[in-house]
This record gives sequence, structure tokens and C-alpha cells, in this order.
Amino acid sequence: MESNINKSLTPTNTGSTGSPRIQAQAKGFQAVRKAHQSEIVEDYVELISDLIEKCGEARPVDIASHMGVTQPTVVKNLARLQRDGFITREKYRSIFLTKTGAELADICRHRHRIIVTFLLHLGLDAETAEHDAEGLEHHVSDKTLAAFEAALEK
Amino acid sequence: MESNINKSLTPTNTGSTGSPRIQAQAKGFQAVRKAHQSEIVEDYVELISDLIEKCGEARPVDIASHMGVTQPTVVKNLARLQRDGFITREKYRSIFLTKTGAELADICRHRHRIIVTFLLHLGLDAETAEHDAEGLEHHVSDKTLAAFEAALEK
DNA sequence: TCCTAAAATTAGCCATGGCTAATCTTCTAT
DNA sequence: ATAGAAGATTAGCCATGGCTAATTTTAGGA
Repeated sequence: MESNINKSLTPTNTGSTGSPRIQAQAKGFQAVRKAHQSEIVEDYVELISDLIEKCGEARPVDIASHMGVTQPTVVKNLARLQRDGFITREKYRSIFLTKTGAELADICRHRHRIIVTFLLHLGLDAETAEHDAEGLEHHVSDKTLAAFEAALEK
Repeated sequence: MESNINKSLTPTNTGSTGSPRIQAQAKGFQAVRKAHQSEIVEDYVELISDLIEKCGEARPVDIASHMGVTQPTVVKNLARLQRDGFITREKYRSIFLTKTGAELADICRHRHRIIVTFLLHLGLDAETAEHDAEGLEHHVSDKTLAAFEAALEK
């Protein structure tokens, strides 16, 4: 289960090796790796939420075209989302976000919007802002997000 | 039994696979996936460059402790870096950056420094700035980086 | 010098997340 | 009502990048 994730991110290696400075850097890299594992989940729940709102439902074929992947890839990732409690569904039937999934989608959408707005305020064009936000949004800490919001209010 | 399941929807088949808007979004996701593939390369060459400068050489054991991974993982990734032309080495011997690798390291270091500086100017503490920069630096386009630099000059 | 500890490597496991090809289900239009 | 198209799923492949355990090489100290 999710213990696999924890295990791979917290190797027995952890001990020993080094100054606090180095350990901090190591922790940083580990956090980035952990963030990567959440990215697909976040991208999916955000997109599913958008599609349900705009189209009434989120079909694998539409998810696939929005994400730029094939349908089997979507099915496989949906299985993971289901396994981890973000969606519910049955074969050949509609996708529903769980409470957890819906909440995560809201958080992601909120964060995404702040980042896009922030980038626009820096003078970037809409396309670049959208594009970069997609990559950045999974790596912005709460503190940094708050700093973005604060900067926007000036 | 399965009364919750939505059996027939698709009232608004909002269109499908080919819309430029959707294609743009798909391209964005694809770009993020591509960026992920470069991340390890960038992290390694940057770290190797730093270690060579600070310690005279970059040993796998030090790379491992800085990255927060085990030595076999480092060895495996070094093989990939070698295969792809970023480093040269022989078994049990020192690691050297190729011209390509050294140039990439410089670019990464430069980008990293700008992002950290930018985050500091937003009022973030040094630790958060460093931490977030680690995640962000692989997803900041040239345009956005330039916008960061421009903002710093004011 | 030589022996042991540290470092490096190899082998082999696992999960992720892409893909294609093939099959199965559902939907739709005749 | 049904056949064909569209969508969904399964099976199976591959590369990546973690890990542990075991082995090999290097290097340092008695």
C-alpha cells in the first residue's frame, strides 16, 4: 500500500552520513522526489474536477487528450487513484471524486490560479504563465505560495 | 445495488480531441514530463560540479549523501549520465564532466541562484528559498527566469 | 607489507508510468 | 434491433530510478 511509498522515500540509508548542511540538502532532494509522486495525483484530480464541471463527466478519452497520453495510460493511473482513495468508479462507468479527491482538487486549483496570476503580474504572457504554472505548482511550498499572494496585494 | 452509477451521460460532448486549447494543455503536460527526465541529469551535474570545486573530486559516496540516496543508485545514475555524454569516468576512478556536462552545470547553477535570490527578495527565509528553488528550477522557462531577473532589478 | 574498513560496483528486486496491440463494452445511427 | 464505431479495458512490453544484499576494489593504518 502506501507504505511502499514511505519506504522508498525513507531509505535505511538515512543515518550517519554527514553534516547538517548536507543532510538538509539531501532532505530537499528527497522532498522533490516525493513531490513527483504526488504530481500525477494532483494533475488528475484537478483535471477530473474541471471536466466534471465543464462537461458533466470526466471520461478517460477526454482525460487522455487533455493530458497528452494514451487511454490505457489513463486507465492505469485511474486505478492508482482509486486504490489510493481519490476517486471511485466501476468498470465502464463514470468517475467520481471522493471527498479527499475533491478537496485536493480545490487546493490544487487554488494554488494553480495564484501562481498563474503571480506570473502574469510579473509581465509574462498568458501562455507562458499557464505553461510554467503547470510545472511549478507541485513544488511551491505553502510559505512561498503565501509570499506570492502577499506580493500580489501590493 | 449499483444505483450510484451513472449509466448514460454525455449530453455535452464538448468537443473532443482536437481543439487547440486542449492540445496546448496536453503539450504542457508533456513538457512537464520531459522536464522530469532532465531533472536527475541537471541535479547530478550541478552537484558534481560543486563537489569538484569544493572537494577536488566528486565521489559517489558524497553524491549519495548529498542527494539522499544510496550508493548503488548513484552508480546507476552515473552510468546513465555517462551513456548520455555528460560525464566521463572509468570504474573506481574519478568522475569528470564533459564539456556538455560542465556547460549544463553552469546553466543550472545560474538558474538556481537567480531563483533563490528571487525568493529571498519575496521575503522568504533562506531555508525555504533553497528548498523550493530545488523543486522549481527545472520548471522555470527562460522567459520566466528573465522575468525574475527583471523583477530583481527594481 | 598486509589486513581491514571504506568505497564502489554488480545483481536482482520493486513500483511507476509511459507505450502498442488486442479485446471487450457501450453508444448510436440506420 | 442490430451492426459498426467509439470508448474502455486488459495484457504485456520498456525505461526509469529507487532499494538491499553481496561482491570487488581501493586505500589507510598497525
